Amino acid sequence: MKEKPMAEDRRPVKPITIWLIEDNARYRKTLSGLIIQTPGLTCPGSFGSCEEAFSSGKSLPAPEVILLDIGLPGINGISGIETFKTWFPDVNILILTVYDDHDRVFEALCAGASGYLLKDAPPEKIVDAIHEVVAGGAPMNIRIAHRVLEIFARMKPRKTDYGLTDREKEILQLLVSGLTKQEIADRIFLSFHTVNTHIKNIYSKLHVTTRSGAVSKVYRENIL
Amino acid sequence: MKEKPMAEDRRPVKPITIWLIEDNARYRKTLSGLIIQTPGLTCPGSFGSCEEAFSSGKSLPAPEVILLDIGLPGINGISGIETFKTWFPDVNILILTVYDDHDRVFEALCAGASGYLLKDAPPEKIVDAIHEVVAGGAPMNIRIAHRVLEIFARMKPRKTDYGLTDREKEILQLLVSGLTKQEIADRIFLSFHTVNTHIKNIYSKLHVTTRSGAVSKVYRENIL
DNA sequence: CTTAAAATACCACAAACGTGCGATTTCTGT
DNA sequence: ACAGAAATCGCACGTTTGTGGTATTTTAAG
Repeated sequence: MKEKPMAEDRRPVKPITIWLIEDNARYRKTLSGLIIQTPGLTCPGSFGSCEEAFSSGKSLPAPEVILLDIGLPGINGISGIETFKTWFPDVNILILTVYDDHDRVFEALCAGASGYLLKDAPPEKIVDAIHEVVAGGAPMNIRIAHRVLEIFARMKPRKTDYGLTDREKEILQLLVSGLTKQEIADRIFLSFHTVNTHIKNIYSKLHVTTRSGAVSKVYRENIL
Repeated sequence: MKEKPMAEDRRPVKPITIWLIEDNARYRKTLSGLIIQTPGLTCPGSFGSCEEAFSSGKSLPAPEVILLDIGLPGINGISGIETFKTWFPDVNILILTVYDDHDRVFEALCAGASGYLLKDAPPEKIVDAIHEVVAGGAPMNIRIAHRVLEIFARMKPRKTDYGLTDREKEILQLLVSGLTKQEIADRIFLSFHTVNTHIKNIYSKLHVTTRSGAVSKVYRENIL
């Protein structure tokens, strides 16, 4: 990790390019005003919807940060994130939300948003969040963070040890990838019979009797 | 989500039970001193290692929060989390770390920790973090949060639509669970031949030629 | 009403699979 | 040096799979 200059260090380096997507024209004006008045931030793109951004944004330079409202639009908000991420893989998307819409924000984070901020946050908070996300951070509510972590931890299920040997793991790997016994044998230069034996042992260790059972177990229980 | 009383509301309700696991006796004393001096917090358990906690902790009441050092021990730190989580499924584990050990903290979070705090944090920060985690929060560094989010988002891969019909999805589901064609047929009251046909079509839509290939694709690409 | 898509069903056959049994040859640790 | 685990190879046999067909009935959409 590299040390970044402190926030107080506001030399005229190249400013952070920000796009703003917010359906409420009033609030959009307020925000863009805040951004362009802040040294080190520019806002070349200000749109009322994702579609607008998609069509008008083609000619604009790639943004580093997108402030995106997911309040009303429904389809536009969440799915817009994915589209933006496709266009600009490195863009940092900050979600704008009025209230503490846990579910929506959660979906947004899953879709690739880097963080979020409440619309009624004071100006300096907003500017801070922008700098934070550019610096690699993830501004978000602690409760949402907790929920993310929960699901995150749940996805690392108990790694039961079935006592598979290295060779068995290797062969199981190939099995999982869809190869036949013969193909596996050819791949690792073994006799068909040897592979057969190994798979036999794998099945008994995994307590399965079919390929599909084995493959399922591998994925479900994070074996290998 | 239930509303909790504000932090300012310090009535003599039942205090938060905290366990402390830290190999440095000096720092352990400091911390436990801080905790017992703080109204609303108690520290009935203070141990120098996870093993110690495992053996001595049996007779103690279940903790709500565990402050756990993952600095030196190696095996004890991370794997201890899982053990504690098994013992006390609802316990909140806060990681203690000296420096910004990203990788270790990250592992800890994966293992089920709820957050972490730096050892050199001021006392009020520590107390705050404890209250925060009990209230359902997840005190953690913004950069770690970001990393968690990244991996989190990566786990939701593009859901390609292979144009499977409902029936096909149903059968694929059973296929994935390890049933044979005949078993599937029996399960949903179809002829073996019909199931055969469906699977044939599934394979062609999924561009696979084996069960394992199909099952792998289902898990890898989040089909179904 | 007509047409296409989906679901149902059947057959045959080669290929692949699962499993019983036995066997020899490295490794690895005490 | 020796025991036990792991890895290697072999065979036989019944079961299941994958694939090439064909064909009827429902269902959904125009």
